[in-house]
Amino acid sequence: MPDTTVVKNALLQLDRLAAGSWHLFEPLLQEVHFDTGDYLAHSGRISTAIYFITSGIVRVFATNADKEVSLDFAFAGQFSTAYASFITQTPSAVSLQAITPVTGFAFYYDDLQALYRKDHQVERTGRLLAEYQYLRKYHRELSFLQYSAQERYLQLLNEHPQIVQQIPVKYIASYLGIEPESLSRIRKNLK
Amino acid sequence: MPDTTVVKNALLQLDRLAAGSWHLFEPLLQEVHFDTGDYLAHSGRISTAIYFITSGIVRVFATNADKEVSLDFAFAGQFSTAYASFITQTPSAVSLQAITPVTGFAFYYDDLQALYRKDHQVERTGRLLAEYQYLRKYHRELSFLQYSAQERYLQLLNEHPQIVQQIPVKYIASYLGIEPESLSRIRKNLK
DNA sequence: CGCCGAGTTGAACTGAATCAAGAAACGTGG
DNA sequence: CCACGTTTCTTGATTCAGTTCAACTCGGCG
Repeated sequence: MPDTTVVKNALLQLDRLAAGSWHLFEPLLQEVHFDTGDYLAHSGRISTAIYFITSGIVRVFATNADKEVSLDFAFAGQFSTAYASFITQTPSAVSLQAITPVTGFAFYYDDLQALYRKDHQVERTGRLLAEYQYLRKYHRELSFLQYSAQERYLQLLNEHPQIVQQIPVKYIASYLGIEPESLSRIRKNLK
Repeated sequence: MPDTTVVKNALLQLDRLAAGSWHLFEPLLQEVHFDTGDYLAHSGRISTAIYFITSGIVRVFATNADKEVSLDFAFAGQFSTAYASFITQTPSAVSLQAITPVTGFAFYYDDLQALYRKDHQVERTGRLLAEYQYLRKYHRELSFLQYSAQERYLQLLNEHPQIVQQIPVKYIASYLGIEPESLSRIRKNLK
């Protein structure tokens, strides 16, 4: 039996009252494993799972013509999903890919919806998760509107050092909305 | 007694099941009015209300050093709030300002939280509202990462024509992440 | 050992910012 | 309803941050 404690702790961090409904939630978790390069979600398809990562790194990205942009990264202890597709049940604009071997737990749309209906506390946890996802995007919006590329990089270094330390430069660059060459020059400038 | 039907319809659009809990929700609504230039929320202060706009236009913006950037606009029939501050109950990075005379309804943090606890269906509506707010920010993120200033303007023209038609150029420019001069040239180019 | 993708560096170019000035629109008071 | 001052929008000239294209280095892996 896999150890789901880490998932429980993550939910409690969203809402300490989540403990009361954990017994409903836990049986729905499916242990998953992905090799480097595997896709957890595909653009153009409807995403039916939210993943909780227990080891490895996942990248969320969108492809447009010949360009690819990174929107997010998930590490051990975090949730990762094509959230827009998951909540709307429409085809996703983004893909999720394991950039290292990844282990985690999946829970699925239909299960979660049933639980939302059944249990007020789970619904509450779902609301808090949605609010949390909102906050992440809101901070990014402020960052793009207010700061230069170099300032955004410094902010990233400060607030998400694990991204800078563990993710290839080309992905960090597109996450910041710039080209790898520009990020290389920014880093050189700061030394 | 003010006509709150428009608020009810907006909630039903989020979730048609919301009708069942409308009787809990309605008594909490407070009719509000703001003159042009009035603030509905101040940066640095904790935001305690969500507004539903019944007439007029609200602008959401952040000030940084001497620059001011617009994050959002709300028209009649829409909700408007310093959402990040509202859900975290921490000081807001953004302000809300009426850019025309505004009428609407307010409902307050404590009332809403009490209702979340009391009623599963309201909790559900709160989740759907949070998911909707997420989707708005996500689309904006994709827009910034994938498109040039001109493309973002064309997208705005296409998806939110009322913004282009009714909002001063200087605010639209900062919403797109560019200077008014640049937007002026983009528009000239397109003629 | 040689290949290959990732990262860096250089040079030329470009989209957007900045600074400055003029034109148009707007509100206010006479 | 017009005249005035103020703000907003536009246009032009210049500068600058970031892109593009190309060449070179480095480290991992067959």
